[in-house]
Amino acid sequence: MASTILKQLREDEREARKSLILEAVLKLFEKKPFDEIGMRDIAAEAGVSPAAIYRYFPSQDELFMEAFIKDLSSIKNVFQETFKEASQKSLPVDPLEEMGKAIVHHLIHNEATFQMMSYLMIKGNMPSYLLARFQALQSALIDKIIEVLTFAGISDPDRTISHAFISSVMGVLMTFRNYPGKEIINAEEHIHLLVSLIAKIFKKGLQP
Amino acid sequence: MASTILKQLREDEREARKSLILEAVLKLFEKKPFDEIGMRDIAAEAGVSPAAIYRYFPSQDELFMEAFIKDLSSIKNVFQETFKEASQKSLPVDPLEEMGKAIVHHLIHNEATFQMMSYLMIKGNMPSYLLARFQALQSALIDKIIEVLTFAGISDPDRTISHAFISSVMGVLMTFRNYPGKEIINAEEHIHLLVSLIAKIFKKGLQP
DNA sequence: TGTACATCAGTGAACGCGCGTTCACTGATGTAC
DNA sequence: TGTACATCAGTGAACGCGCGTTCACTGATGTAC
Repeated sequence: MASTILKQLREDEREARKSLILEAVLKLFEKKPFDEIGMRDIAAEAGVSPAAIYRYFPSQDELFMEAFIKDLSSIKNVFQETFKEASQKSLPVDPLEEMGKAIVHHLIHNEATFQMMSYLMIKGNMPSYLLARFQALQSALIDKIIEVLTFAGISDPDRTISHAFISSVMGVLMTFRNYPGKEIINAEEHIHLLVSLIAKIFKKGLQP
Repeated sequence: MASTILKQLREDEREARKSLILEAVLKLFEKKPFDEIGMRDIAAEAGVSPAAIYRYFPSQDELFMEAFIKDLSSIKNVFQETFKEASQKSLPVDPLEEMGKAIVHHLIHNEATFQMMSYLMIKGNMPSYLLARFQALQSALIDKIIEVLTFAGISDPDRTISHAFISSVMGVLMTFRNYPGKEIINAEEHIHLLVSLIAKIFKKGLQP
């Protein structure tokens, strides 16, 4: 009996330490592209030695993937809120545009998450254990987006319109996030402008 | 007199050899992502030793950039043709959609060009000598696209609409080129479907 | 026309560096008797 | 309660590998006299 409790406690402790490392990674994710983050950086940020990390994660890839998933999952919550807010206030805002802006905002302010997302989308041959996890995440996101679209009055039985909208938003982000010669603040402004333009075009262009 | 001619000939020969290496890179670009192409691969493909490459290009980065520019410039010609064709046949095709499809087609069938384009767009801090060249290329492309848009009857004094359209197309490409679980042939079909949908939405959504 | 020297393309092997990962070890905490 | 042993977190240093790049050298072609 008592031993199981102790075991549980130790398990919790282990999870807590694991989180500590993940938090360190997420902190670095905010300011650096993921491919410039080394195990030594993470170790320093978390206050442990590089070797210690390997007690909790089998490889850098797995660690990054876990951090990425944790980070990106938080976007889903933002959707949820947007969705509920709009439904309660009986549409004072345009859910399509709000959703686009929510995605954009998050990915503009998290350097590595943005880069990793892009990287995973672009990269062809990926180890399948990573691919599977990314795919699951992507599907979940798309489902959420479809929810919002349906709610916004856009019926889309075969998901084509949803795909078009999502990828347009992603495209704006990827094309102009680091558009040369623009400061990041201007880029953000420009991107928001484009996203709301696209939202408007979609709304109008999809009317019967 | 004669010596200048000889000098010229030698210069030509040098250029020819340089092209040989560039061609080798482009050949590899078709089948592999650029970050999996090493100097040894290029050397093997071109039939020279790795060290020989450095007689013509100062670094791998410069070599890749030059190959990339050469490759991507060929898209511009496709635009030109699309543009002229449409103008001669007095609009049997939709130039907006055709242009989108031309971009998509080229980038689907050139693995490394696609990846490098995406990479350059996404990557933040890039050596400025590379950035400058990419920027020039990007501007030139955007100008061409604006030409087509203007021709298609979309007036766009501040380039916003052009930006929105281009990035939407790029977004579809980036999002679904390697969409997990889809074979590349299906992906291509799906992408073309999305691009023409977007072209339609834009056309309709932009009518006054 | 022949000889000595300069120039340049090209080579195979080696250098060097970054960086993920592993190794041998320490010290603390838990367990058995 | 004390002692011998097991377990596990954590460490600093070293390993090892890939890969861009450089080095010392060879052989061919051009130039001067």
